[in-house]
Amino acid sequence: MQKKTRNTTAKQEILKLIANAGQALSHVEIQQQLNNLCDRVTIYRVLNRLVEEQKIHKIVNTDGVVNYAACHDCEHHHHNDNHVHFSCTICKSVTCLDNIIPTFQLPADYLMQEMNFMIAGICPNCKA
Amino acid sequence: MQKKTRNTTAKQEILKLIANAGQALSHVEIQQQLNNLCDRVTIYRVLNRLVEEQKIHKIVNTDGVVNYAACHDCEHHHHNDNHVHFSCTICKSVTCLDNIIPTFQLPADYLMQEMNFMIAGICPNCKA
DNA sequence: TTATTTAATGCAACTTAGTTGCAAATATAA
DNA sequence: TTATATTTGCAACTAAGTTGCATTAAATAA
Ligand SMILES: [Mn+2]
Ligand SMILES: [Mn+2]
Ligand SMILES: [Zn+2]
Ligand SMILES: [Zn+2]
Repeated sequence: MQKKTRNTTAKQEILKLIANAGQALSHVEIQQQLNNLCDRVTIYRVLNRLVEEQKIHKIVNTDGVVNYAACHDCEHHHHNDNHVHFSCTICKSVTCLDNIIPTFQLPADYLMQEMNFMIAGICPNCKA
Repeated sequence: MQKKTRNTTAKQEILKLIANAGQALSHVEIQQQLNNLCDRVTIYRVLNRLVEEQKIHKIVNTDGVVNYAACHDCEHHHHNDNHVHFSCTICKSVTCLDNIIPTFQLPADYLMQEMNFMIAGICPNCKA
C-alpha cells in the first residue's frame, strides 16, 4: 500500500514559487519568500516530496548548497537532469540551461543514475 | 608582496595521501587515514592551500560534500576540471574519469569560470 | 455534514561540514 | 642563531539539513 500524497497549502505555495521563479531557488530563498507560512523543516520536507513526485529537481551548487527548479521535460528523460546549470558568482543566480545538453560517452561498465552538471561563472546580465 | 607557502609535514602527508589514492578523498577520509597527525581544522586549511596552488582539485558530490583529487593536467587547462566525475552509490567511491570530457556549447554571453560535472550511479566494481 | 484515518506539520534537539579568532608553534631565510 | 611570517591547535561558531514525537489537518467514507 503506497501512501498517497496530500495537496497542502505549503506544498501548493512552494511549488508555485518555484514554478514562477525564473531561476532555481535555494531553501533560504524559499523561506524568505514564504514569509512564515510554515516552519523551515516543513519546507525541507515539502521539497523532498516534490522531488519524489518529479515536479521539481535538485541542483547541487559548487558550494554544496542545493537549489530547486521546476521540471520541464523530466518525465520524458526519466528525471535525469541532463542539461547544464549555471551559477553566477556575482548575482548568485542559479539557472537551468534547458537546451544545453552535453554529450559524452560513459564506459559501458558504469551505470548512470543521476547527473549534476554545474558551471560557475558570470551570467549575461552581470557581464553586460 | 605575496605570502610564500611553507612545506609542512601536514601538507606533505595530505598531498601524498591524495596523490596515491586511486580515488578522490573527502575530508573525513583524509582525517581517518592521517591518524591524528594534525587537527581537523588544519586539514581544511591545508586542502584549501593545495587547491590554491593547483596541486589538487575539488569535486562537489551530489550530497554537497567535497572530495579532493590530485591534479593531472589542470595546468594545461587553466585548472578547469573539465572531465566527468563518478560517485558510486554503493561503495561510495568518487573517481575522476579523466578522459571523459563532455562537449557542449555555452552561449557566448556566459563567462565560464569553474566546472563541476558529477554523475552518480553504480561503478564497474559494484556492478560485477 | 460529520467522523475516521493517516499524511503533514511544528517544535526542539541533533548531526555534519566547514569557518573564524587568537595565542602558540614552527618553517624559512638572513 | 635569530627574526619574521606562516601555520597550527583549540574552542567556539555558522549554515545546511535531519529526526522524533506530539499535534493538526487533508482526504475519504459514512
Ligand atoms: Mn535543471
Ligand atoms: Mn577530477
Ligand atoms: Zn549574474
Ligand atoms: Zn562502487
